[in-house]
Amino acid sequence: MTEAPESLNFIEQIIEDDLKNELSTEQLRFRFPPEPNGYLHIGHAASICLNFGLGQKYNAPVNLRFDDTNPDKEEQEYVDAIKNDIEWLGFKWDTECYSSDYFQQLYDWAIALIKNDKAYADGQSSETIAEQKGTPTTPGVASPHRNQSVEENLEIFEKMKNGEFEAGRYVLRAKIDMASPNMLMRDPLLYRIINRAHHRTGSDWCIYPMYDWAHGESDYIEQVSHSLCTLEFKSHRELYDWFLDQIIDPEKLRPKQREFARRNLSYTVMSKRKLLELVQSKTVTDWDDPRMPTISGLRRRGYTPASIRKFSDLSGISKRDSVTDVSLLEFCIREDLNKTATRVMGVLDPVKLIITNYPEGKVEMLTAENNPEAENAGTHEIPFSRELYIEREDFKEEAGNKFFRLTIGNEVRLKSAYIIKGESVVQDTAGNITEIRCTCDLESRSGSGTEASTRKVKGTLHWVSVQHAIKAEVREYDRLFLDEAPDSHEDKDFMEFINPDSLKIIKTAYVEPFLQEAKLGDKFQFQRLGYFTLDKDTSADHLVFNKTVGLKDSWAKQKPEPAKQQSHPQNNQAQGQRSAINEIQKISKKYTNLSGAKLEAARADIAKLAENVSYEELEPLFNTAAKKVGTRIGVMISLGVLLKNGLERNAAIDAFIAAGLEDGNELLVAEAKGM
RNA sequence: UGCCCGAUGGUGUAACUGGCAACACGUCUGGUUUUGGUCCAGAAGAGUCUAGGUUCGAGCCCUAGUCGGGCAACCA
Repeated sequence: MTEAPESLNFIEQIIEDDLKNELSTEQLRFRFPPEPNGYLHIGHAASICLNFGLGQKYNAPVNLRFDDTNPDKEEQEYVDAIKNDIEWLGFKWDTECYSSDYFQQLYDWAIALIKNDKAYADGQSSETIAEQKGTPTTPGVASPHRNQSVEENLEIFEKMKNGEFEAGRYVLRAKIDMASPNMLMRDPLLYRIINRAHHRTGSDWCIYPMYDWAHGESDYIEQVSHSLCTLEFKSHRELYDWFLDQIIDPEKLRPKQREFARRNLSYTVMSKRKLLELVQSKTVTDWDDPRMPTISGLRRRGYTPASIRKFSDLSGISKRDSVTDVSLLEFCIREDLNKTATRVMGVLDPVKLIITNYPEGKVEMLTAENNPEAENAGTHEIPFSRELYIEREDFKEEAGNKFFRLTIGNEVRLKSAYIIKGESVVQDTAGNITEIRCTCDLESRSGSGTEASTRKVKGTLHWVSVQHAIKAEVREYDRLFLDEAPDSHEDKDFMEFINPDSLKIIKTAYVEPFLQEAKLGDKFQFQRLGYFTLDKDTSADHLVFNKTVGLKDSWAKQKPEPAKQQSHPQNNQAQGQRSAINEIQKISKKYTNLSGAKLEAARADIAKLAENVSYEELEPLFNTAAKKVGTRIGVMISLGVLLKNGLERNAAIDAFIAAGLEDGNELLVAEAKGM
């Protein structure tokens, strides 16, 4: 099983390397360190799956540590939500920790720093301190407090802790290097005064440690071996290490910070600030709005933990910024739900269908498979009668033979029921179809085993019986933004790209009676439509379904009508309008792989295309690298055509031909000789 | 202007650490199918940002450049 050389991501590489050197497997420990100031989103899922996945892979503990050092922003509500989301994703943490648990230890270490003349209290305003920091290209200047005596620093810090100052009066700073090229090393803040109750420590403290001071030391206290964070913390690593140097006991494990790229998803935003803006501006209903990329939003939308884990797995881990296409997420949820969701029928845009030769008043209970993908999923019954609802879109009076659905005079199958044939329509005064009349082949009932029942017909429709149907509300969602990367535009605010049609509410859809029993969290496939889940807004007499994702629909692509925004319009265009010179380059690339007739054909194609190429287009390609022989040959052939058509020789041309004659490739030499 | 990252098909990642650029999604074609789904078979699409260099051999190593990202919160 371990036969195939499994490929490791760069984090796993680092761990493997450490394991080969000084570290033992037992020492491995990870942590997921959220700040409880917002809800978790799909980007966090990457970090969660990475850390907890590593824990599972190496059988190592993973702590859940709340980075709660700023009582201005953090709340218990978020702590609870975060824990809930992680558990829902299917992960178990070893110890639930809080940075605030270490406030005393952090304070004691700060005292030690002061005593070692490595920290000082600064009484300047935040503006002054910022000014003194300098800029990335100019060094900072020292604070006048930088060389205060240890005693004075100790005294001020003591008073800070005792609440003798108003907020902002003093800060404690590390004494490092005001000229460092790394701005973070220019005497960073360790503590600030915040007169506000903390969600866990209450009013015990009025000084709170900054992230950099708290984070690495918390890792050290917990003996975390690998502290993994996102790339924007890369430059914090130097400070992380400096702080560790000040307090480390060489007998103990030294945590290592490593950084990976955060994950972006197309057509959405991922920062907590922006998600909060969506909530506060009422663009969405709440953090768990099914359009939100939050874990809670995805859950409500109908995503499963397995699908999100799979998505993280497939997305991989790296150090370059990227935007993963939502289509991958959608693939993951379809794949999971296809195997597990119960098949049912529901009609979202109903039109009445009357089966004229089916007895009035008769009701048959038909049998429907719960899931053709799962052997033992069983069946359930569906009532069938003379009057049904079908999808308005599934009928056209007349259509071409690419239309597999119901038309006048054509036969289709009603899923799990009979084969019917369209006969006529009833219209209202405005010409809208109010009723479709059809006849049914009474011998063709599904599963009856008759010859008629196994007849092949081109299409199959879903339906519900009018008198048995249950009304339900259905909510369909589309991407929240119209732009692939809404927050990547310098000149435009992400809110400008909001998709006005991201929510479509269908007040009265009709679903089969089986769904009366649906429970919160149940997953269904409404056949031919997509995957749906019951929403929490459901009440006893009012079912509400969220559409998780539609089925893949290759029919929708056939229809020219929906001018839906294409994912990569500019690229498609570029490919569509490939110029002759580009075409030549493309053919040339693989020229040296060809032989015989294919080679001849390629040469002829290039020569033909060259008729439409100007010298101005061709000349830059004379510089093509020697190793790209194919391209040079293509250029040589094209040049031959241009010369034949009367192009005058010049120095650049002569040099290119001469270089061709010198080349090691026979084909190129032959072309050059022919000049 | 300084420092630090990064660059491989449309997208996201691989390439056993210098040896025929692979996988997944997406796209297209055909087959199966009582879901225009699933499943099956196949195809197209990348000389690995550019230019040099080292090497028998470079996506990988070296040099220079280009482009993209990050860094000057009493946020994390």
